[in-house]
Amino acid sequence: MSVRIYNTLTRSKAPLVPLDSKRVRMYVCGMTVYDYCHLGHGRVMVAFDVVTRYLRSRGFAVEYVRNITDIDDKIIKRAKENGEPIDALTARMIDAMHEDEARLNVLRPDHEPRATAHIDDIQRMIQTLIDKGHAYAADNGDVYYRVRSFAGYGKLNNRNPDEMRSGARIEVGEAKEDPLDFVLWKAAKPGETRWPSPWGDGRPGWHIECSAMSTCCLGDSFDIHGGGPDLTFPHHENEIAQSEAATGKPYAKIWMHAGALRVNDEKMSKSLGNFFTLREVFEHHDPETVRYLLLASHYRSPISYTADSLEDARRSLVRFYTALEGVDAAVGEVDGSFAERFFAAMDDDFNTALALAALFDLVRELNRAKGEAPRLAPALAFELKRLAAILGLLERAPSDFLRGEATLPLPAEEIEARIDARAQAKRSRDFATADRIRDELDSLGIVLKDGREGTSWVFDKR
RNA sequence: GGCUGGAUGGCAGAGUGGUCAUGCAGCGGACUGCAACUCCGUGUACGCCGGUUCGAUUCCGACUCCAGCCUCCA
Repeated sequence: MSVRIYNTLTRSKAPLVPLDSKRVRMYVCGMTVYDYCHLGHGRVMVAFDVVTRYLRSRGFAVEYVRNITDIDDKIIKRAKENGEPIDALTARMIDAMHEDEARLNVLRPDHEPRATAHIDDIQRMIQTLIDKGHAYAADNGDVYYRVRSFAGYGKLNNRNPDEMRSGARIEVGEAKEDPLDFVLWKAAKPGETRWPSPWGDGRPGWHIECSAMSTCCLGDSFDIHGGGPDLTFPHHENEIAQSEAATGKPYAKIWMHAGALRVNDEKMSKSLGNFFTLREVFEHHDPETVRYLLLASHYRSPISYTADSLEDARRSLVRFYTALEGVDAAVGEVDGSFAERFFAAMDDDFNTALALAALFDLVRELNRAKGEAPRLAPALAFELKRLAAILGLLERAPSDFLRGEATLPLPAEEIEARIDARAQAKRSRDFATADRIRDELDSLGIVLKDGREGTSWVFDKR
């Protein structure tokens, strides 16, 4: 069995065969750091986090690079609005991003190159493109990429430059030879952050930074290039044009794109203003619930974000953690069919939804064992945790998810005291009192569960 | 207009040419003092119309509707 991945470039799935034996080099377009990350960013972070974790679990040595765009028009604009230096704004947003991804249990990429730290590499690539006739410096100080000079332009999006002209929505820049050309180097306006260059003071265009940073971190050719759904055109198309024209070699072998996150059937995006930042969502929902929600659908299909979908996700995790509670996971003999199904699902283009279905069946088996064959339970719990960890799930103590984090309406000791009082009442067969206590706690969101070894509780807000 | 992709049971969401997705919710049963948790059982679901086939939700074609990209956006 091999890992099969859907490639946007070929519109089909193919087995992953790394260019360099078991080493997988992956580049993902990261954030432009002028604002907090929203759920859509979270989706991309989680999707490629799972790709990384899974491939590592399958024995690949993954080298994961995700860039940070720390200079661009929006950053300049926002910094000006805030009246703060660009460095301060980007530093703040990068810290926030790292905080957000940590809460989502996303592992940090191996490298996070920043555009401003790679100006030399960017300029070098631009110069190469000019030397090879793929780019030209215009009178206004901008440098443009000559789109028609690259025969393969449009191959990622199945588009042909001649038809794009009639598409009409292309911005015509005065200085461009052709409306399709895009900027590699932007001349600085008075007062703007600038770097000196052979073509005049300015800053890099957006597309060129990814070409330069991916190449310098991973080489001219590498295995996987990923990003959000809205980057296929023009960003990724332009990256291919730049890199392949500059190096003369094939750029990324596999292109992976996450699906859109929607709100009310519209894409969640900053330009539509309908986005939820991760930190806003975390105020009301456990981050693991958000991660679960993202993994409950296939990474390429659209997800509609609603309050109900998060509630669904939460309940699913309650089921998982409830099963794990009270069992000391330990290695042991287990029915291998669960892992088999899990890996088969993940091998098929990271089908996390199907993989989770196998885990739910494992949960049922575990719950059954807890009642009927307690000696089998620790191994089943271990297996569940082992597989879930590949998805970055169920890595906490069950009590932490079921009773922690959220602000409890009562101190835990008080809850325990009331449970004791109820036990007392039950022993004296005063069920009226016992039920009253239970109902009171229930109205506060504390749900009691009577088990063989006493009463436990779960905080179930709502 | 061009290019992608999608339409699955009450909701979410996988998948398959002919026995099961899975989760939540519902219903019946077991457990329980009653519940909750858990377990067992339970659903004539595959947009519409044709075609291929012994058989299609699954393959092919048309149609309708929806979304994404074509402009900064993950």
